[in-house]
Amino acid sequence: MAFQQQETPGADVSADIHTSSSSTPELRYDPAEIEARWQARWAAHPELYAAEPATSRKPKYYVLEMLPYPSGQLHMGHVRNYAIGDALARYMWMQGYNVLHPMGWDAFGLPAENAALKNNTPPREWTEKNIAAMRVQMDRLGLSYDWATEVTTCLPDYYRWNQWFFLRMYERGLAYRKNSKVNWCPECQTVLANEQVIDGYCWRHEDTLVEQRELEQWFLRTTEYAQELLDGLDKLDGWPERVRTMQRNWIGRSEGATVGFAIEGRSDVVKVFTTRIDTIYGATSLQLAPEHPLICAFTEQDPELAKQVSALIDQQNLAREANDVGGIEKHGAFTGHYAINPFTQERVPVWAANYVLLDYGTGAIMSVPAHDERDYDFATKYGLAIKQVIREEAPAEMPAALPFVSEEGVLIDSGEWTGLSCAAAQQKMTAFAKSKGFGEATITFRLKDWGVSRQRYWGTPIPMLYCTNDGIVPVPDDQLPVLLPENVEITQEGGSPLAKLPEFVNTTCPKCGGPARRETDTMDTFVDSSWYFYRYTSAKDATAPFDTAAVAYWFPIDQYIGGVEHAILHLIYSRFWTKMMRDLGLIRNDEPAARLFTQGMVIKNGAKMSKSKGNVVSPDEMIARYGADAARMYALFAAPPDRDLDWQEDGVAGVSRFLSRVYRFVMRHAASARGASPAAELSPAATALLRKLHQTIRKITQDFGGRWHFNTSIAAIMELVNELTAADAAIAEGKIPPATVASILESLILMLAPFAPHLAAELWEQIGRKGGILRHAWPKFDEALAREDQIEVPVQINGKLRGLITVPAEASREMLEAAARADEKVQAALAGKTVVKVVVVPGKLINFVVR
RNA sequence: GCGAAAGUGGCGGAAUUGGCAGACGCACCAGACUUAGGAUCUGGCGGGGAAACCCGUGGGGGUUCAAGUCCCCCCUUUCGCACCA
Repeated sequence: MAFQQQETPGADVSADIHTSSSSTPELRYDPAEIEARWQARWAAHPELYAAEPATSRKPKYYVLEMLPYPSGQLHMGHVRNYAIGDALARYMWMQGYNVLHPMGWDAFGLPAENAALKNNTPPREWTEKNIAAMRVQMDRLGLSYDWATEVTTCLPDYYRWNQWFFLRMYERGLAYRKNSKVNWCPECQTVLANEQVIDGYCWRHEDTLVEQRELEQWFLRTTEYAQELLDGLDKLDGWPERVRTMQRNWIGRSEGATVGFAIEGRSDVVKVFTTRIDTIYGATSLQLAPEHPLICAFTEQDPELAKQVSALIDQQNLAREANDVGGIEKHGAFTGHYAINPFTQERVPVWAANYVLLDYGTGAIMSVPAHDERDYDFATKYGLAIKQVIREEAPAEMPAALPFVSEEGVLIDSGEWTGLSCAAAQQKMTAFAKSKGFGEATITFRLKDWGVSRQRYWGTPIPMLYCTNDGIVPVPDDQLPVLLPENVEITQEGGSPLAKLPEFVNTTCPKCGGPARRETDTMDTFVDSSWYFYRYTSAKDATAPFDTAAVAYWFPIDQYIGGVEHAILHLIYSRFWTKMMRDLGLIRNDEPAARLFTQGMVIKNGAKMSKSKGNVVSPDEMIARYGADAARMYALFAAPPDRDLDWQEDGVAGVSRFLSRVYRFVMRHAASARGASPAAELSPAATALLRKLHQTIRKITQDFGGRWHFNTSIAAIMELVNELTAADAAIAEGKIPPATVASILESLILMLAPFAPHLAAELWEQIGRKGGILRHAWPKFDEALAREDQIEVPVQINGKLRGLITVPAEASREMLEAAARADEKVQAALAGKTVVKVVVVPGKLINFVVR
């Protein structure tokens, strides 16, 4: 098979480069020339970066970087992301793995429509142009993607499977339709995703407040998997703790009980959710969300109340728009109605309150001012009763001021439950409520179902029909894909243009053959990115979303790399999608990615690079000035990959200088290395160089396997090169055997390969290596060669450095102490003092404790 | 308010287990060289001091022969979440 060959075919290196004799002036490192030449060679041999099929016996390694939105321009965040992934992929190839390293395009989304409006270009044309431009940029970076598996989410080949999955979910009740509130930008005339609402304002119109609108929407039942999504986090130990915590908070599991309060004089029962049923004897009012159905019923009969409640709703909306729901000033309105506490039979007033959320729990709470800070604030403000029902076991410790929120107490004034601990009371009172039929144990999640309808054009059509006879009817599988019509006029009026296309909207019902209308909403683009990485394993499959055998081989993803900004949305949706597909019987893995790495942001002048701040650095410009190798290597060198990176152009220049030094050094000695024969005996200078070499190999190998601190890996290579160039004259004079030089050059170039692939490929040939470097084995380090025989050991007196002694690495405690005492400086410092204690740590230090 | 991460020279950052603080790079300074190049090479570069030495990892305490690293308290920054009942 083509991709298994070791030779790099099509070698056509221009001859003028390495035929220059040593008398000619020193060659200059010309990254533009080298990189263009190698990129052309790689482009001619795409099989170099192709994975072997899933039948391969080799251990597999799936390295994945998050796919970009084709905006038309790579930014430095991309460069950093891809530099990390590319280094890893190349390293794993060199370690002998079968590597899958794919790339694709998250190609649906609003920017294409905006661009269409602005430039009068069809979204597809704009998107395709951008993909082409970014592809060129990626190639100029020398990234090792297997383009045969490219996935573009806006192609019918791909999005038809979005529709297919949607139908499968519909069949299982995982996709459903309901009325719901959505973000609406009056300027765009469209629904916005939550992430497109920035501090209450539209992301496109910075001074347009987003409104809430009620619309019929399609939802995916992510809550079905809430518990599993939560439990799964415990097993994802290859994910950053930070991301796991964020997801746990987002899922927001809360254990408690629902309790029904009957409304006096009516047949209604208000259900409240509480985590503290043990405090129910202290409940002195009910607080309902202003949009609670019961409040709506009350306001219909009470215009004065309606006015007050509508003010509460306004306050909530304002707070939501200002993105400060937490900071809202508490207000409420007494409804004039009372409810009966099912435990005490007491009458409690029913209020509407602006701090109660309709969409969490039951949208209603029992207010226990003595034991909840919020309820306390509210009760004091409106003069509601405060009744304490829990006492701490050590009453002396009890704070004088309410609220007293502890859960470490005993119930008081709570009827038959008095004297129980809070924990015991919670259990027993819940059981009691259940036995009496007015309550039950409830687990509430903050996670909500995923609203996937978008009133936009550039997305996957939702494959549903509305028939006057049959109601909601799914599009049959054999009619997929429901193609997104093209040549559509996109206007400022907003809403989906699909609704204005009779030829799209009007169709026939597959059930009754009568007239039916198509759903004109499209799917959220997060649907596209929820499973794209499965498609990479069999991107051209026309009969299924992916080949299950290929997925079984490649999954889970061994290493997923991307920005932490996707910690919640994309990474929860993907996990949900994986579990859903598993339950369809398509895959066996429970989680998409075994390991996740979240890289830091790219910063310039103290702020995240962004157009609005005007501190964007263009990758093209960096490549033009310093070369792709320098730009990539700088992205890895300037900071550990998980931390924010401060982009400093002088730093790129520094890396470029380093690569230039490597180039010139290797070129100076390439000729002699080419004809080298093994050396009989090594000089001390040669041994020292070999030692440094093996220490460097060890360090970088460990960095790849461990902390991924490529900044120190690259620093180690720089140290090695510093030692090598210092030995330049010795090498030229033949004091270092050519065979040693050859093996040092070889390892040096191999170590550079993951970070500076163009230069490494070039130098690899320059030292006479014929086979491609990409699949050449990573150098092995020899512990014996890496070991120092003489080491410098610090000598301290009372913990302060007073001298350095050079001793054999294996020196015993006695030898160390003797050597230390023999040292002039130490002797001087010890003179006239009494040594109370000597601490000797072999290989580390000696410390004399003196008086 | 809650949670997480971080705070080290002029700057980016080193210092897996407590053991020479400042690797590597940038900037800067001095010198060499000249095929004046976005050069290159050599040396210097935490602060104070002539030196011996002293002081230095956000601040204050502590443990230890020894603390950037461990413990306690506090400050600052960044990022999440935020009336979640």
